[in-house]
Amino acid sequence: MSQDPTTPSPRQIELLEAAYRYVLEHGLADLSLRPLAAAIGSSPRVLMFLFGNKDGLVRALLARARTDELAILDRLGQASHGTPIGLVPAVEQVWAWLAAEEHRRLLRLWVEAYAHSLVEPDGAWAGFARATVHDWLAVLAACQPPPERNTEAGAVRRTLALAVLRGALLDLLATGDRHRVTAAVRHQLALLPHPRGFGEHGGSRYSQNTT
Amino acid sequence: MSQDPTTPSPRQIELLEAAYRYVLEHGLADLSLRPLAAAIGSSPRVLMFLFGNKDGLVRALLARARTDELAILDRLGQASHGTPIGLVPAVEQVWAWLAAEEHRRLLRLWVEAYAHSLVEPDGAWAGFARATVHDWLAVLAACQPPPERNTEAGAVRRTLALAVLRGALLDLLATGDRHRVTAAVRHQLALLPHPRGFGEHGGSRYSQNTT
DNA sequence: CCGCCACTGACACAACTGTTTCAGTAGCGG
DNA sequence: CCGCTACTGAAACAGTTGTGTCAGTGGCGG
Repeated sequence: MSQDPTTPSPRQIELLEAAYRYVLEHGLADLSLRPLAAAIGSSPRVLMFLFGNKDGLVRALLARARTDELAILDRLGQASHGTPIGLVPAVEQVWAWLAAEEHRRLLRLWVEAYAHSLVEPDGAWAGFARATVHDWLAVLAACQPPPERNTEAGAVRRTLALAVLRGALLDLLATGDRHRVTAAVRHQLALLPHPRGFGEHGGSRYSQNTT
Repeated sequence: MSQDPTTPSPRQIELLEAAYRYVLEHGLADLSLRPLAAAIGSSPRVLMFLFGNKDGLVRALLARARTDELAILDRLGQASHGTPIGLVPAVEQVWAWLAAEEHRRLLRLWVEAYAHSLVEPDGAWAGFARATVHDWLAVLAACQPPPERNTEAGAVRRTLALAVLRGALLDLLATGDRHRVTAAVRHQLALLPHPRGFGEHGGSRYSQNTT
């Protein structure tokens, strides 16, 4: 019966990994058990057995995608275990991750899940959008130095930083124009530290060079 | 046979309007003909007759949604028939429109279509995301004064403006926290005009008052 | 009244959906 | 060898999907 709370069986994580690869290519929205099972060399019967039902599968897949997302969040978190690295370097690093070619499909999947969760606030997608906003805001907050972190202005600034990152991501996923979008993010990085000298680190070296 | 290029029949636009209202509530992703037809007092047979097939219906619905979207774009365009209003006032006006409660469902639909078009670049959704990015960038460009409009820096600045608007929209749709997100957009508005005195209009009155 | 036209209802079709039932098979501790 | 657990294949279930077929409406110009 494949209990959720217990340790997943080796076969379960093996099939989940295969299904995850499949979903990265084909999307989650019109996922169907039979084509999926055929593609990963399994059967609908087995998927039902291991994940309970389709909802369980989708939930597991979303959790799996979240694992990849948490990788960079953890990296930022580790970096800020000493003194926080500041909002601007955090945005810079996150954008480098978002703009990387090899994360394109994952992020496309992320956008799909986000949109779906906005339309259908129940079921496996419940609260995905809200949760992910909260997660990222928390991480950005952890990157801010304490005096700024706790002010309302600090909350506004990390909200803005998140908005820039996600808006730029939307643009990049649609147009693929990495040059223009990255330049826009860099432009923002040059803008951000200025107003009232909140203790960001350096903030001068965000020139126009490509890549 | 319901020809596309010809003038749509009155019955067609009447049913399209009803279907549009239905879709604003239920989303486009898992739209099904029978429930839709039942809800708007019609039948799948009639929808097939008027729109050819489901793809035609979806295409018509996306075009209908685009009409609503073009409303604000036209308003900005009209305003810039004389001298362009500048990027900052444009962003301000667009955000007021995006943040309005009565546009929430339309924008949710927009995000859904955007995401779907990223995953499935064929069929009725083809190029929706790319087209919408291009449209908005063009409108923002029309709001910039000519000297800035044609520079590469100008292109970067409107890309950034669009990113902020869309990122903020994503946040707003997920959390509904209009106060925080609007403050973030306002913060950006205060930031934007500064670097190099490109001919924006006024740029001082973007305080913290709520609404 | 006739014939055309836009439009519609009822129904069937094949394909596909998630899910279930029944019957296994392989491995392994006792 | 027995029984247990983990896993699997084949088939069927009832429901929904988009679409096609056939036979109509009602109105309106000639």
